[in-house]
Amino acid sequence: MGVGTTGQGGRMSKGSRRQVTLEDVARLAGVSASTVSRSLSMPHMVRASVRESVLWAVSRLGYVPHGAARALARRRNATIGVIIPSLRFTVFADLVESLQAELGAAGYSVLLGHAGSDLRYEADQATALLSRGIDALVLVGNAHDQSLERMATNTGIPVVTTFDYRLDAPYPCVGIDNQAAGRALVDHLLDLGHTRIAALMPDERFNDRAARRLAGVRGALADRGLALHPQHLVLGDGAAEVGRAAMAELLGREPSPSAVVCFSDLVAIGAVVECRARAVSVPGAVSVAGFSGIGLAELTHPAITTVSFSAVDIGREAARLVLDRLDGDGQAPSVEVPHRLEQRASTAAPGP
Amino acid sequence: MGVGTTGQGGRMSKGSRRQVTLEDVARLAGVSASTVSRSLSMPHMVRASVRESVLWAVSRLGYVPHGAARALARRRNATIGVIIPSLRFTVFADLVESLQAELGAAGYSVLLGHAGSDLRYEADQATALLSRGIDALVLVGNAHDQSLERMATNTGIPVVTTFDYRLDAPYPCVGIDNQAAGRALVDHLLDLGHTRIAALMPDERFNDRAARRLAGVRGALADRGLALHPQHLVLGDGAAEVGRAAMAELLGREPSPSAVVCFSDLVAIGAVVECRARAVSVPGAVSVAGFSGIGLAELTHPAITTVSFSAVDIGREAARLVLDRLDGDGQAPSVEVPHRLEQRASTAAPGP
DNA sequence: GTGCCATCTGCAAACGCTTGCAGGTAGGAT
DNA sequence: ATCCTACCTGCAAGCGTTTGCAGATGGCAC
Repeated sequence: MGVGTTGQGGRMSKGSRRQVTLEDVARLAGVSASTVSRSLSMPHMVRASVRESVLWAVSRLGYVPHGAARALARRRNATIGVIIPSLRFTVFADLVESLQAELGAAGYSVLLGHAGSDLRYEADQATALLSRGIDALVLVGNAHDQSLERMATNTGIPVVTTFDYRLDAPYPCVGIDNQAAGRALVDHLLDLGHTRIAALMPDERFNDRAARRLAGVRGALADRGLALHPQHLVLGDGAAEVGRAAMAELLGREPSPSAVVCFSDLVAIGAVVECRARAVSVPGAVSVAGFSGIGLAELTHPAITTVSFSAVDIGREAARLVLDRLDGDGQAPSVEVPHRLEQRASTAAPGP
Repeated sequence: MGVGTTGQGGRMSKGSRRQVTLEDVARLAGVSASTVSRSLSMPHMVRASVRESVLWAVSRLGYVPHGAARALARRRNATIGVIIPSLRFTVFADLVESLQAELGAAGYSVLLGHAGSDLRYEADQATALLSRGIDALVLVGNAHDQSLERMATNTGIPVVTTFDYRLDAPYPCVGIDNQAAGRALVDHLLDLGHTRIAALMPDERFNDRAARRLAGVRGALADRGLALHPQHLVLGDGAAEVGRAAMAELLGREPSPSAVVCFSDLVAIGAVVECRARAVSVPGAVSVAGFSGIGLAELTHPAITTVSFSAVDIGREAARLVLDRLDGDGQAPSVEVPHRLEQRASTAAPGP
């Protein structure tokens, strides 16, 4: 490129004008590059008058520090990697937004990766982020690909996991007790008198939160001498359309359930919609419960019983943990975020 | 630091084991650093046998390239900045996810910033991303703070805007024609026979998409000799709860509207919920229309009439534009993403 | 006027990777 | 056997900042 005759030695193509460097600012301000650097990141180390003229030069030139160079010299990227299954799920969007706010306030940026529900793909994303340069990694759940774990220990960067709190977690984590939450939901239904309880959930092999919830569901049933009928377990990921389809499937099965727990509110909403479409009364003919407590679950008709918790809180606490590992003493413990059963209109005692 | 007596010269604190470098790999593979570098990024330039032993050394050492160093040397970050109002809005989450997928496939990562609805804050985020090192910037809408625009031209990085297509856009853009969309929605209501039409929308001063839609609304009304009654304009940002509140407000006003257009589907959902709570029939007593075509709008009862478009398409096209500016010939033109009026059950001819 | 101290400032060496250039090697043609 | 030509590989010079160290500067006490 650049065969032109334009002198000056300057590039012309594609807006790649040479970037303004510390050196340029230094020259204009009549000081050395080190002084400029210090004026910007350790202001107290330079005399006020000098600092002032440096600042003037900076703004005159529109100088913007070069992040990569800074990261290289400082051996710190000021960037946190966050890998989530998908932004389409409100809870993860909330997590990211919350993380971003907290970390941003502490001077860190968020580099985002999407993993779908495939641990293998998650590991790939992690590699990408790692080689892009991150100081810490935030993940969802406690089940991860071996290669990811190895990478994490190799590079020695802190990892924090979210949404699943458990004592034996491999990394510091912040989340809810999914097992207890699953149990609470089913206990509620059992207390209402249900015995034929079904579950609409993601494949537990790819989703350790779902696995824990399912364990809670089974546990609660077992405690009353009941069990989850094989016909009562329908797999499906967290979209409303999926909830509809899964509910349709379920309604055609024998024995027919009197209550359905969904591991996501959107799925529950879809399930309710399907019921209405088939003139199956909720909660008259079948009770439906959701999970996560997204705002919408409260507005539907009927309002949906759910286990609610705050993804925003999870994000905030996760950010705290990350910052503790990075700038603190690294001792901050995992935190359990509370969940609460929200009894609403979509669940009731089973009909006769 | 490190006053300890542990030999080896190795650091011990906080997992900051010295990072494995190209040099280390080179030594183990018995070649020079350049060869390792080339083996990894220009494989065809190195003999297969050599490459193989390099790769072996790489995996043995668990070498991960240092992004900052690479970015510094290459003068390219392989990172794209994306600033959106908030992830809480489905459309923006879809945008980000789509962008991330497309850009990721091309080897770029996404650095995320949230701007709320404040242009000033957006500019701050842009500064942060810029100094973190990005090769291009994706924004929402075509109205931005002057300082942001100055920064963009100064640094010369490509900017692509989304969600608002217009011929006079300052940067290449991809989005819908918001004015036409607003007009289409109101024309639909006018065709049904409505004359008292209200709008629930964000403050147009902070949201140029809303401003354009409003222009469309006013235009459509004017064409039929009508106008938006001042009492019929209620401000409120895009959450369902806000829609409820705004609808409550609106129902108390005189003259009472016979139809309400909401500039977001969630707001429309909230509005419908509020109507039900007050036993105001939709569409019997009042028609309600939404905007964006999120999946949920189809599942509510009644299903909500809306102008739908694909945020995923916008993301994909925006990614194309970015890549064109970065790796292509930079000639790819702005693209208008189509919108479509989805007539559903929430709108009907006004009652007597 | 001299000497000492406290503050500031500049020098230069990293940080880890890329890449133009030149040298080396091996294989084929003569 | 010799020379030429590809094809590989290594050297070393950056890329823009940070930061330990030492030198410079100025103020103050004597």
